[in-house]
Amino acid sequence: MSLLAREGIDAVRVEPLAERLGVTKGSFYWHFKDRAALHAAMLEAWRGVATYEIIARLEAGGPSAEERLRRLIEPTASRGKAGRLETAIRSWAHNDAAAAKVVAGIDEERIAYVAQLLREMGIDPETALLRTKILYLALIGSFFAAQSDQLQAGPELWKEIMRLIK
Amino acid sequence: MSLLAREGIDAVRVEPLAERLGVTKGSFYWHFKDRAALHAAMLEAWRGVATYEIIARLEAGGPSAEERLRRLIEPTASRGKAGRLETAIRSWAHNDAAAAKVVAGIDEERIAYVAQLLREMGIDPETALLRTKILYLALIGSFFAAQSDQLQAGPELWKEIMRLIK
DNA sequence: ACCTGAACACCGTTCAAGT
DNA sequence: ACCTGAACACCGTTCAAGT
Repeated sequence: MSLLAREGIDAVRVEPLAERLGVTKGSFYWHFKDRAALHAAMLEAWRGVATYEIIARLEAGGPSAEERLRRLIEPTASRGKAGRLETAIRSWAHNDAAAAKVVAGIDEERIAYVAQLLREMGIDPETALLRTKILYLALIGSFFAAQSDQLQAGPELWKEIMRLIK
Repeated sequence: MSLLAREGIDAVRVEPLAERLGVTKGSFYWHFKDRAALHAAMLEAWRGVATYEIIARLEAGGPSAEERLRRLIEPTASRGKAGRLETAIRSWAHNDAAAAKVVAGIDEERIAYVAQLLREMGIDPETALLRTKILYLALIGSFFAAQSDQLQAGPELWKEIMRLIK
């Protein structure tokens, strides 16, 4: 998984992996049918933690809906270990239907959760869903936008989003 | 370039390319130093059209700033040929510093252009820049978000963004 | 100026054989 | 139950040789 996060799915190869573990590459095929099967297993592993992880981060923000929201958009989101992994998987999803499906599931769960927060803040359901999508799209965008000074998604940016949304 | 758009940079390989062109793979090395040099040339080709292309699309929207803005966020943006190519390059940029640099340059030019549109709409410069970034991040996000019904960035979504921004 | 053909290295995959 | 070793295919790269 750390290899995926650092260098993308195409770097997750059988021979380098085997070498790193001090075994021959032949032994890999005892554990997995082939390289694709390893990739599929990694996808499942990520599915298992991705939703849980982001919701846990929000709930650590305390009981108020607004405070939780602020956690979602902490600018560390795209930089940390989890952020690197998530962008790697989204890049992967762009060329792989199985990965795309898992990402779609995660997106739906997260959006449902965040939309509920907005409803708790007194926004009507329809607008809450639209604004959740805006927020979420900007968040994903910040994962993929250039890490330049120009587009740096700094605190003022997220403050402005919050101001517009609530 | 169409191979890059359809299957990502890792599918842009010497041997399949040579076969497709009906020559031996050895001849490739007359035209390019190596595979990396081909990739670099592709990046330059994209740099040459990316800004021009998006600004041309906007200007086709007529003289009013607001009407131009609407063009930017036409939902076809992420689906068309250019959209596929752009997402492929952003995925690539995630694992490649050279690609990341070109993407950063493109982002800066586009943001400067769109921020100017917002200023023309009477928004003060600082807020215009912030809101341009929000709009732009959401746009990039829509390129990478799951193509599920749930997160479909439909017309109402962009209408809501316009409502919030102007 | 451009291409071929052969060689070598790297890695995915298979499989018979080992412990 | 897990691993090795050898074999083969695919592709990147080099280079001497051809036209």
